[in-house]
Amino acid sequence: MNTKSEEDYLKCLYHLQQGKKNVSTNEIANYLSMKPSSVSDMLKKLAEKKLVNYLKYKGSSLTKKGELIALSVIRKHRLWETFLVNKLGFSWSKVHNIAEQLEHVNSEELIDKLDHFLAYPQIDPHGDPIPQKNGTIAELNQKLLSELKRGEEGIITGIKKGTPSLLNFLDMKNIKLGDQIQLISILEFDQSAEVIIHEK
Amino acid sequence: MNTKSEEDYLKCLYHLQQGKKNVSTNEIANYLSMKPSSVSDMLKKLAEKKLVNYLKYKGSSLTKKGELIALSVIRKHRLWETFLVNKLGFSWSKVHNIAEQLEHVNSEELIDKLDHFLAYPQIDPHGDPIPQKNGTIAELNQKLLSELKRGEEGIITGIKKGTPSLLNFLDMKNIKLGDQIQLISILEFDQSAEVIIHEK
DNA sequence: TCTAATTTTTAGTTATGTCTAAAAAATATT
DNA sequence: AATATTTTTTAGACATAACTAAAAATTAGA
Repeated sequence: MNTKSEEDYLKCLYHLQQGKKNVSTNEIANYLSMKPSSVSDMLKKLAEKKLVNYLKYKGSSLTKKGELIALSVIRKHRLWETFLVNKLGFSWSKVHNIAEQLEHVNSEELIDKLDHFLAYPQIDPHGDPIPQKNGTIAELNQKLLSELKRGEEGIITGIKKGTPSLLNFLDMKNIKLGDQIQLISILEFDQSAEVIIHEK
Repeated sequence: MNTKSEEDYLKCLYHLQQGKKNVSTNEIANYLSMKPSSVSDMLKKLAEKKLVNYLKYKGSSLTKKGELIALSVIRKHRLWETFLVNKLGFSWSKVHNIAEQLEHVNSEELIDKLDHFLAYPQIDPHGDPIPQKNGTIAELNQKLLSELKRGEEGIITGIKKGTPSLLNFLDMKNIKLGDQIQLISILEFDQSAEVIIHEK
């Protein structure tokens, strides 16, 4: 078994690795709010366990084995978030911290039964895909709002950077996943976007 | 906040303290499968935090503050067990270890919402009372099977010593909480009891 | 009551996972 | 290409929570 700390590193590496070959020690330290020296230590340890490829001064990446563990932690995180929102009635803006704790609870049978109870959901309340038990994960056909052309419209399927204040703002405006959105214009001076949602 | 380890000690103390004034260091060590020296250290620490009354060589007991924390951990444990059995379909014999992990997840709102979701249950799947948010806990009118007289009957409301093998045995025989039980006789040679359940 | 046995505590060690400060390597600048 | 800057690693320290071994206090027995 892996410690909570190890799981946090693997998950972090998974998120930072998207699209690149290697992740730098500083990036990890920054993401986890830790000092680079602590990260070096842990990378060495994870490399010994064959969970990351680590070349001194050259950055690191997940091994296949490490990636599978990262995916299983992300799976647990997103299933618990789905439970918190769909069953307990939490607003999506509040579930992250709780899911950060629940994702480290260790019981395969628990996750299997939770998955069944939730009717095998494919995406979590933030619109992110839930990895399957075998580690496969759906690549969604998502575009950024900033990639839309004037007048184009789409369906909100996820929030790129889900800061608490942004999620709260969206909650307050009653903007949810599945809502239709149309881009009116992007204002030059601050790059903010004017959009139509709920006809407004 | 308290660490998982501290919470385990407080919970242990609560369970061992029933009916007595003080719990000995050895008892705690035995219950938690730890060495007495480790227990001494932790008791000193908990005493500093005003969670236990600790007199060197004289044993220890929970303070009011410590008792409230113990009860909140027990509340979480029993609510999660209820969830695992009633919602996820676990058998009562398998939920203990998982609940041992879930009980340390820290979020008051989570427990409030879970309590609501479960429709404010009063007893858990093993028949033990669930402490309320304010720390009150129902004293049940329970008798031990060995306290019954020949021919007397009652309803099973709990299992005193829920070892995994016993719980499995009861599962196999399809014996559940709420079942009616009648004592036929207690065999002299091994103190085992003959009973009638489901007319058998 | 005095010694023997038991219980409990203290002292010192270990592993985990963080930190700071300094050294070493890699990268950027002139 | 040589030096300056940045990044990363190493070395050593600290807190937590366990351990072993030895000392001290308590309890039991003769």
